[in-house]
Amino acid sequence: MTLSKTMQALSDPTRRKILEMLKKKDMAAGEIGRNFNMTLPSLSHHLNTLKQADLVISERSGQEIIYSLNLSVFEEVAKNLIKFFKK
Amino acid sequence: MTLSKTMQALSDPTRRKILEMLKKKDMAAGEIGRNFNMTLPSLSHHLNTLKQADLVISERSGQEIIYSLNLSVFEEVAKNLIKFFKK
DNA sequence: ATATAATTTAGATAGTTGGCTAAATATCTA
DNA sequence: TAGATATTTAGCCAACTATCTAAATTATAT
Repeated sequence: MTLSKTMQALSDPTRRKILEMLKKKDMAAGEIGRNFNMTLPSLSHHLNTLKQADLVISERSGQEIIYSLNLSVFEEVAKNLIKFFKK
Repeated sequence: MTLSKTMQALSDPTRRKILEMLKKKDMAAGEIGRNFNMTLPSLSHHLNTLKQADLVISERSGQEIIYSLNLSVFEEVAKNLIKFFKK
């Protein structure tokens, strides 16, 4: 987990919105996609970026692939950011 | 102040290092530049990005232009981030 | 085995970013 | 006013990003 990758991932509004959704509940890629005006391949690319940044994890369940927050990393990032912003 | 702009600004290691330096003390552009292996125009571009994101402010003092943290925004960003990361 | 559904991968393209050099601007000093 | 110093602006280029369409992959159902 590098802060650069995390920040880069967080710099896109679509990706932040995805994370906000996953805070509420785990979701399949298609279900996430329905909330955006964007093709599924584009959405999939964003999901991959979030995965590369370790912010989310994914698991296949039948035909679907369920995405969820990677809570431990999410918390670690929060701590780093708070430290960074502490004057 | 938009979170996107802020995150985007923070996604670059050079810019984060500049902010870390400015946490310690206000500095002129050239002085900041001496800490990086990069031309001054490139550095100036990063400073401008930070300024556009409202993370720093600049003020001329004679021949120099002194950069400093925009503390109020810095604090506001911290709050937003904490809120974002609160599950 | 075939068709359907969910998702990802591949390949193309337009736009953005981060670096450079050269030129311009602003200030100070002689 | 001329020269030196500090910084920014302009213009260029290579690398990266976000999007798309089309094709491939994986799993379920008939």
